[in-house]
Amino acid sequence: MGVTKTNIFTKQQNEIALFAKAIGHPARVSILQHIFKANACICGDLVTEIGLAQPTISQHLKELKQLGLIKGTIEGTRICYCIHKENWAAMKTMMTEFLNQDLSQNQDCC
Amino acid sequence: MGVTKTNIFTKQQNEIALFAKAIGHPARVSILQHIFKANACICGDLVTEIGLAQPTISQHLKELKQLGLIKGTIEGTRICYCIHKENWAAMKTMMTEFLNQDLSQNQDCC
DNA sequence: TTTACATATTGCAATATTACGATTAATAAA
DNA sequence: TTTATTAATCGTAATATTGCAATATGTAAA
Repeated sequence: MGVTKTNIFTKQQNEIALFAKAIGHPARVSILQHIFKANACICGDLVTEIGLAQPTISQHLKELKQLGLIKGTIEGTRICYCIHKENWAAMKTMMTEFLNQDLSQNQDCC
Repeated sequence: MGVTKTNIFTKQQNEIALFAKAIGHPARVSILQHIFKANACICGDLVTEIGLAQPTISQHLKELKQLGLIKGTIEGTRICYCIHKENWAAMKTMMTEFLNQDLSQNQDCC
């Protein structure tokens, strides 16, 4: 019915899924890459660089912020976004652990 | 309008997003973990173990298979699923590269 | 062949997501 | 204060996703 049954899964499974979902849209992948590349923080340049409308970018930024992957500070009329390093590192650890589940032990039965 | 504008993003950005989206649901996280853990391949045990209806599990398996992360072979009346090692490794490389974008160079401006 | 079992497919309801125009809010400059 | 600039929020339309009951399909056993 369109609603995920989070209660039947572990906290870890739900967290992995939430982080993955955040990266599960090319606009958010692009936003994160831009912020990483800029070294300094970006603001509404994203709208020009990516080519989506301002409300759309703003909405994607909000999602990333709510998940804690980025943070924003007001700088005059602009807002400066950057990676939330600690949270990014935590997410990376969690995802990497999931991606690195040992394959070598598994017999190829198919 | 509910439809992602894939054309304005790079192939790489779209692929990262597709892989992440596949992991972006706790049921699929759980399915993948079960298949990894089983060492041998599992089939409809997933329905019992996870607690979602059979058509729902079947649908999630289909998505994972279409993306190439798992493969299934017929074994009598059952179907045996296991990880598609090569594709999983390729996905892992792509995701890890994204997750490891260098943070150290970035000044914390926020 | 009939029966039983396992899985896929279909159809549908409920909800979530994506995108954007219009508007609002907040600050800076004139 | 007025105006310009920037970004958030609201409202809404289009589409996607999740979940399951009902059904179909395909194989094995009786």
